[in-house]
Amino acid sequence: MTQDIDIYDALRHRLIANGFVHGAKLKAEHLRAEYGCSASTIREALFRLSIQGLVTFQDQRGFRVPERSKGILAELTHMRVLLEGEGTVLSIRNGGVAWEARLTAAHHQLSHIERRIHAADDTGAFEDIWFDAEREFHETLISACGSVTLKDLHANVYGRFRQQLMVADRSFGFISKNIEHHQEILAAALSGDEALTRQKIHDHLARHLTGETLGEDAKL
Amino acid sequence: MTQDIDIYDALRHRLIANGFVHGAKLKAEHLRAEYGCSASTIREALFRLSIQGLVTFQDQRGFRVPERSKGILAELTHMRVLLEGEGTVLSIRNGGVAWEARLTAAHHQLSHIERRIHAADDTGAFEDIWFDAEREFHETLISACGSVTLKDLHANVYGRFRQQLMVADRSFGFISKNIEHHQEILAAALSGDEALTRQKIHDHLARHLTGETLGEDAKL
DNA sequence: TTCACTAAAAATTTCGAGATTTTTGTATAT
DNA sequence: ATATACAAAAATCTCGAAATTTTTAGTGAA
Repeated sequence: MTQDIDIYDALRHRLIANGFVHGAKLKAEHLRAEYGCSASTIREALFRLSIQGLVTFQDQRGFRVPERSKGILAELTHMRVLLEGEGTVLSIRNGGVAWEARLTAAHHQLSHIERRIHAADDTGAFEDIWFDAEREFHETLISACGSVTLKDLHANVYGRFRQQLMVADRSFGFISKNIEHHQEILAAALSGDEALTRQKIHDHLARHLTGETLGEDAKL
Repeated sequence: MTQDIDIYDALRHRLIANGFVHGAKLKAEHLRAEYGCSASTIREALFRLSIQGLVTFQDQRGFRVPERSKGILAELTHMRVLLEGEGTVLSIRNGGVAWEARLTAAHHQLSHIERRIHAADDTGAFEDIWFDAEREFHETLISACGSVTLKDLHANVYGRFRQQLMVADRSFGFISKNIEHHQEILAAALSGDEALTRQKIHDHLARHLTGETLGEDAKL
């Protein structure tokens, strides 16, 4: 296994887990020491991450951690509603029983975790597995849409959306409503009601749609 | 000016102008000789192009020119309909007179070129300026949507769409219909009729939607 | 033939040093 | 004080060689 894969994954995880200051420059020469490799290798990893949209690149001025703001989160949410709505509707039409089975399974897994979180005192340990299960559910929604392009765009948007989530959002205060939301999305999708499914996906994400252009971090 | 910018632009133009075999590997060591620089510089340029989606990158197996197929073109068209429809509707709501003026100007420019092409015998010389004018018109449509994210996604999709166009599509046999289409999109947008605008954008792009992979696109 | 294994070739990736560009800091003039 | 110009520092980008990995070609066994 290449060392670069490790560095790519390490940087990726840190970027999504908000282990960098938002808007900060990512200087290859500095990160080099921290990760024990050459600056070029860091540079490579950063290019790959910028393909995923997790870092931004500008000619002659290097890489940066994307800014975080309510406005950006709202924009990404808007794109999620658009892409997940479209992808799910197409999955309803093309997915057949196999897709319904996969979706039901993904929901079962997610709802199991969400109920455990709902009952737990310390939610910190669930963070990673919940994120994975939630991602799996939403990816399964669009998995039978028949468009690689749509799925790729969604993966990009979803990753950046995740990156924008505030720490406050990770305390699972919303989990009770989320259990309902996911249940309703599943039911709507299985019923074949396209308009209702779009609506439920929108409602699920709606709390992120109320963005001003500037967030809590007042940057420069 | 850096040499890399030249190489980036050169490769970009060649990729969009279909100067490579689709699906072919892009080997830095080979392109190096052709462009008179080191393999690393080529590699850099290819990473930047993969951010734009104009080349694909896979770990440990380098870069490739995206495959070309009716199915991929249909998928990209579908995304254009979705993103341009949404962006234009938002522009109608938020753009105001300034946006209407910019859109009218962009359309005037485009329609001037299209009428010249329609009248001309040799259309080859118009290719580049038409592509630029058409891009400008469609970017102006969504320019007042208020979402950087939407515009970035659209730029990515639009570039790949352009890359997918067959040479046959460049003989401007469609130009007569296109003049009408653009006129109708403009009129619908200026009238403020959101549903009609979406419809006209869809109709304009519909001839690319007949791929084998994807069925009818999902309607709101 | 077909499959598995190995060796050689070719391609990708890493590396650090040097070249270029941007950024920062300081002095000077308005 | 604000702005401009210049020099120093720091960062980005380029390069070619070396290390690693993948791909190709060839050999032998079932």
